Amino acid sequence: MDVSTAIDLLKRKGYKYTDKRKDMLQLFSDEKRYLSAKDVQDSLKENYPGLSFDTIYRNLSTFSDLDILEETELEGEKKFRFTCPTREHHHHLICLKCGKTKEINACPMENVTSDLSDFTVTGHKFEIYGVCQVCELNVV
Amino acid sequence: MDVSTAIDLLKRKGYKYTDKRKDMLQLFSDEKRYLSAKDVQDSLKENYPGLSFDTIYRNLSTFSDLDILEETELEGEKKFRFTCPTREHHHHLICLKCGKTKEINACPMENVTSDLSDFTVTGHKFEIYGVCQVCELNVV
DNA sequence: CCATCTAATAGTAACGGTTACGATTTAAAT
DNA sequence: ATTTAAATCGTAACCGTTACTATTAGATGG
Repeated sequence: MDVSTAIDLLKRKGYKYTDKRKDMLQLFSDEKRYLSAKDVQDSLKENYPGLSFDTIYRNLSTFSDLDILEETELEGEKKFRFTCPTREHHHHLICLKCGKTKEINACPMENVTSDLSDFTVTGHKFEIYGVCQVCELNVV
Repeated sequence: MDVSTAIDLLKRKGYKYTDKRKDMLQLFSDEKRYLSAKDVQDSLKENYPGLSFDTIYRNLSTFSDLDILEETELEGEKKFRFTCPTREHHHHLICLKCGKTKEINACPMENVTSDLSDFTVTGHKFEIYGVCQVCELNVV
């Protein structure tokens, strides 16, 4: 997934091209880490001082629906990142300070031997949390 | 962990005995599943019509700090359950409708072969989500 | 048993992240 | 250029959670 692919996909699905959408996508493409709605607002406020949360959340939600972004929830806040190049199912090691991620090879579902048959399984979540080296040094 | 052990622990830590605390603990002991603050309010509102969220959240947080309750966050909402009898580290299969859980044997961290050394790992989360048989039948 | 001290609580306001709404603007099709 | 529907802004509403003040109520020690 890259910015122009994402824009093509949007167009194909009937969404319009706007500079704000392009710049949001470019931001995620550049950062390659989990960002919050607030992060997006902060990053784009120079070019779009009045950018509203309605716009941000609506676009984030659209992008996520189209699998342009991956979504998770950390510490009560929604976070989004550009969909990883690895097309296959994968999990993440996540820096809780900056949202930087590292892909984890294994999926734990493969090793589950417990009987799950009395539930209809709809999904799972496996995330490892930590602090990356850069954030470790930048003690606040 | 049971109600009287929990109450002893509270006393030992300098917390006072109140009927509200006992009844909250009894609720979790009876239900053995993930409950939200709202669930607690609903369950106790007959006996304590004016039970305030301040009280509920403060007690939930205290119980969680003392490992009387296990805590997680599902769909943007904090959920608590009585600490499982299994003292060891474990994970859960969780019904997203009623909070019922089933313990999962394996911890995925044991099978991670990726190099994690460029992060200081502080924690991880592995949860399997689904719908239990009872909720599957009680279609709303 | 009472006085005292401190924790616990109710009622309610504040808070932070998210969603929703009406009016307006704008992309893009004709 | 005109038209139409999507996108956006500004803002209010919403929801779960936290915080504040005044009041109530366990616990302790005389």
